[in-house]
Amino acid sequence: MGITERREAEKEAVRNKILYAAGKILARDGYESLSIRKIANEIEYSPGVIYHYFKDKAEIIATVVEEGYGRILQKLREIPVDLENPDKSIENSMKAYIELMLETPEQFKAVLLNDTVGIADKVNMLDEGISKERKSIQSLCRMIQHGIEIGKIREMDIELTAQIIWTSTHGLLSRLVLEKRIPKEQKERLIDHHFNILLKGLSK
Amino acid sequence: MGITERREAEKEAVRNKILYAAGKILARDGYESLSIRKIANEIEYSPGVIYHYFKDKAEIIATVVEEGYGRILQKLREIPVDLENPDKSIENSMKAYIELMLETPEQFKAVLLNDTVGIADKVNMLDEGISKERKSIQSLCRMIQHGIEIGKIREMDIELTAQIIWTSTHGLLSRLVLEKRIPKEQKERLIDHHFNILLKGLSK
Amino acid sequence: MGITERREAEKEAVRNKILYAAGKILARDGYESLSIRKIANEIEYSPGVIYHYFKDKAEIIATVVEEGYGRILQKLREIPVDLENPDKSIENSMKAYIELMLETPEQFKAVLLNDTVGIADKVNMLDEGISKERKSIQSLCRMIQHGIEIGKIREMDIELTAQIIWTSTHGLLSRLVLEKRIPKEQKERLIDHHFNILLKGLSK
Amino acid sequence: MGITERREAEKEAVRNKILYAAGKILARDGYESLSIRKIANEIEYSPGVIYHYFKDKAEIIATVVEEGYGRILQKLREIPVDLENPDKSIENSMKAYIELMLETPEQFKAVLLNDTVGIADKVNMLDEGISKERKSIQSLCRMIQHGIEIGKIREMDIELTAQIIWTSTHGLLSRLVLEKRIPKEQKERLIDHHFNILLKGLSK
DNA sequence: CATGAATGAGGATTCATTCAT
DNA sequence: CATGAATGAATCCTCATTCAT
Repeated sequence: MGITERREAEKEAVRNKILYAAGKILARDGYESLSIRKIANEIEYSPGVIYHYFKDKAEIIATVVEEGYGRILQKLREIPVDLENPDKSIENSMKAYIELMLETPEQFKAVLLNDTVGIADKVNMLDEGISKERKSIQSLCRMIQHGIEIGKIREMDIELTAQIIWTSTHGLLSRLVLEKRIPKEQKERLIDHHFNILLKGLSK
Repeated sequence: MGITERREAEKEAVRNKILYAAGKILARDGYESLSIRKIANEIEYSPGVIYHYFKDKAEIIATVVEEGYGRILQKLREIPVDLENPDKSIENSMKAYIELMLETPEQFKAVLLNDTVGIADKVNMLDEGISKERKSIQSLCRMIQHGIEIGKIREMDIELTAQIIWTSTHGLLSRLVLEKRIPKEQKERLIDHHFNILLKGLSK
Repeated sequence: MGITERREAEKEAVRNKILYAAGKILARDGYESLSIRKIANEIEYSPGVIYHYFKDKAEIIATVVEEGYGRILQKLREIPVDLENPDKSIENSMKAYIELMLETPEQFKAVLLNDTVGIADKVNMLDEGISKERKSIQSLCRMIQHGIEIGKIREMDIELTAQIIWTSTHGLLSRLVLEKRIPKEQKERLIDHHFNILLKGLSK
Repeated sequence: MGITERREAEKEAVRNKILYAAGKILARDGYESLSIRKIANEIEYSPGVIYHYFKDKAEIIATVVEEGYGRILQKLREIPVDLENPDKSIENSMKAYIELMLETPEQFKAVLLNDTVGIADKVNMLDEGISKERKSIQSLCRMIQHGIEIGKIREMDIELTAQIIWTSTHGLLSRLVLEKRIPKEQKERLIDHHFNILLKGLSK
């Protein structure tokens, strides 16, 4: 490894430290109490150094969110699709999504309940035509379409349907995250009942 | 009215002023920029006086949220129930809820996307047996039960169903609030499609 | 003295302390190194307290400047005018002005060599019609007019003449302030020669 | 060109880049916002490198000022002198000076309203005997002397007269620079009136 | 009951400068 | 000769809270 490479690597390392620390604080204390000072403290550097790696606080948060959410969506894409049972596939995907999010609830809050300009823009889902941009919605659309084709799902506007599947699941998820004390069994009952109603709602 | 009574009343008056001002700031500037000093400014009292009426900032917010949300639920209860069409009644109630919330999005965010301890507890909906506590859920439950009785809604756990109706609607609503730029037509399409799927999901 | 009065007085006292400290720092270290922290240090209060008395740094500076410059102009107005010799009166006034300024050179710099918006506006002198606003220019104008009337000053646009008397004197003054090491005798020779040329320039 | 020579030349080149960049920032953003990092950014070198060529920030500024002002004076010297009309020559030179300065007001401020030790020393004009050092004053002195000889200017101390011509013009100029909003016509009226009075003040 | 001055900690940023590489 | 990461102090300002009056 040459000198420049090691430099490069070290630089990357600090950058990642910052992002990791930011993510950690986000997860531990929530969005509101994420501060440059706290990050600097966490990584045991001086506050100023952070500005070598990021333009400002917003850029840090944006990066954390983007990478964090990206990682989740990545995992989501890896879920195998069962072409014979598109309705089951939808349920499985969304259930996987719920489980992933419940594992890192603070990230979920930081990303999906966040009202900061520039963050909300990165996870928007309700625009008309969004299915062309968001791969996750795209994938949902494909399942729905396939479901319609093989007669398991009734005929409906595909994108709108994908959006409603997502928003309704998002609603359950966000309450599960915010109402921390729900016992596991109740969680499961709610999730099951959610998909019970949702899939019936999609069916012929 | 005796002296002590007037004292009581005056005390109550200032307390309400504080809550009203806090709610106003919340609705105008959002949760993050609500500060004791701004409240004091708004009511034209000194900052110190606020601590006569409330232990700390958290208590103010908790109270505002509680009362604010209560008012919303109150309005909700005033919506007439059409016993012949419980499914329509459900749709109407929830649509009214959406509209009320879209009118005061900052309050919605402050209340329902808020993760502060003590606030989330006041709007929780997912506990088992919650229908005995929350009148709003109770009312939803009655509609569902009636729907089941007259055969318009399939047989399901009533409370769970009410919770899912609420969480799924909440999911759509929260995204509508956070994704600010959605055009009116798209909003309406989403809302309509949401109830299209939801009601089908409830039906026999 | 009642309680409220003493309160009032104490408040005024701190306010004045702040202004005095600001003036002192301005005079000692110059405009660029005036900071809220330094003021707070100087008055031995915490930095935050300053914001009870002034909206922000700009307001402090504006007040210091206004009061400081105002005091100078006040003194200027107290200089007796010799109606028989308006040219001598002009010289005396402007000489007095020079002397006053040379006593507090840092204030002069802070006020008259300052480029901050909001400060420059308070000492502007070149606008057409300014003689209606600035009493100091007004007074100069009166002397000129009188000089014209009794034939000691040639006929010229009065306001423009006042402005040039002021700018040219200001030019000498500003260099005297910035070139610190000029010996007293040289200073006097320059000042005398300045008025020698200036008054000849005004004469018939 | 040998290696050492090229090295010399390259070194000189970077040095000049730094000075050029500093001048540019000075002229664009003003004195207060000139920072080492901005210079480094501008020349696309690292901040550290600047300290190879200059001891500190002050040295850079001093050099920029010196060279910048020198360039202005250079241009001034190129203005042709009309020996028949030394008074007109004085007016033309000083008017040219005003115009040059009004073209780059930030430089003017940085140089001539600057109170930093080491800068003021480089543009001083008021010392006795300065005409032997400053070519610009020297040139002014020659015109005055010639004017006296041919009877167009009354007999006066030549150097002092040159200094007053310069300070009075400088006074007008500095206010024109600081009072930004003066309309063009008013500017011209002021400048004309300034020379009207000044030249009359010099005449027999 | 009410005041409002005061604190002390914390917020984001920017800076000149140093120094190991 | 040049890098650029790192520092530490400084910038202005806002905040919740306390407490003597």
